[in-house]
Amino acid sequence: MKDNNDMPGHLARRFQQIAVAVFLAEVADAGFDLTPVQYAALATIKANPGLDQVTLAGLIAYDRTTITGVIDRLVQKGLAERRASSRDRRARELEITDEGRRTLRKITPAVESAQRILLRGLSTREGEELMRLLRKAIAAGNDLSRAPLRHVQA
Amino acid sequence: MKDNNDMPGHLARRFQQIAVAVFLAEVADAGFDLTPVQYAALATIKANPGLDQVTLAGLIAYDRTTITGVIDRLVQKGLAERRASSRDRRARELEITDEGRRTLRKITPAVESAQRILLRGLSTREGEELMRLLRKAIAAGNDLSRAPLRHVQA
DNA sequence: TGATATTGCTCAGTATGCTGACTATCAGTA
DNA sequence: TACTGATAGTCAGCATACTGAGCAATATCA
Repeated sequence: MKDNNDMPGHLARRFQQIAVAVFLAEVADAGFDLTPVQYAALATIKANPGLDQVTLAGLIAYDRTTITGVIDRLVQKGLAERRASSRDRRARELEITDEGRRTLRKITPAVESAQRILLRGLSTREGEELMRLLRKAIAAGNDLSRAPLRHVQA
Repeated sequence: MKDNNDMPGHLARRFQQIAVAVFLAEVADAGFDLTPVQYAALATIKANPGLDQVTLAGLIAYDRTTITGVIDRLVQKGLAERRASSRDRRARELEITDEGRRTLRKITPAVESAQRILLRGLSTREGEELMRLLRKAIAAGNDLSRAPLRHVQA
């Protein structure tokens, strides 16, 4: 019987569990109420104004059925807007609001702090090596999940 | 603006996302319907017969409020039993059933296969290094989540 | 012993994340 | 143009995870 600590799947779950807890704690300390998922979506909308939901999902590897609820909550908090697209009536164009921009700017230190805390047990070199190995393993397994990362082409 | 790929938190989320997808696919291929969480709980019950829910939660770092539902489903599938403890009437003693033992035995190859697939982009040495770094980062952050890992003392 | 604190478990509520199904729309082609 | 297939988004349903509250039972200590 293998120990849990020898199972990469178990380690993945634990690491992610701690990452979310650290993120929420740091952001709450800064006086905000935003989840890691909401943050990533908002930051990606800011960097790609007017993008549609499927493109957003591809950029951050979310399932398209999950995005719906995430955007709902960003809109409800007044951080983003969802508009019907003029070119494609199926699609919704997403925009960040001024309030969303302000929020992003203000919580950036907390987000960066969370990333540091997550790696606090490792040296700088080890932290970089961990990220390199994670990126490599993720790239090899990208297509194994229903929500793979998709780059925008052209 | 940092790229997502430079954020350990994002990498943690992606890695876990792929880990769950691979696990479910391998187990389904083997003809079973068991989640990673249910598997870990069942294996831990088998290794520690008669343990209570809080102890189980501590051994696999689940939140105690999450365990309730997980055990519900294991019991409903006939893989585990929940009995009132005689020593402490608040506690429930957990036992694996024969059916649970059979299931565990039969899906072990699928579970091991899933772990290999998860690391298939890495060399053996890299896979071991990734697990070492994850264990180290997790150990340093263990107490930052509501559901830390707890070892049984004595 | 009696008051207090702690512990084991459950529940309601919220937020991911997925499967599968469905509608509306668009694109390509016969 | 009519048909076919693909695409964007939503929804219902299920399974983690968590917060916070509450109940029952146990432990502790004045």
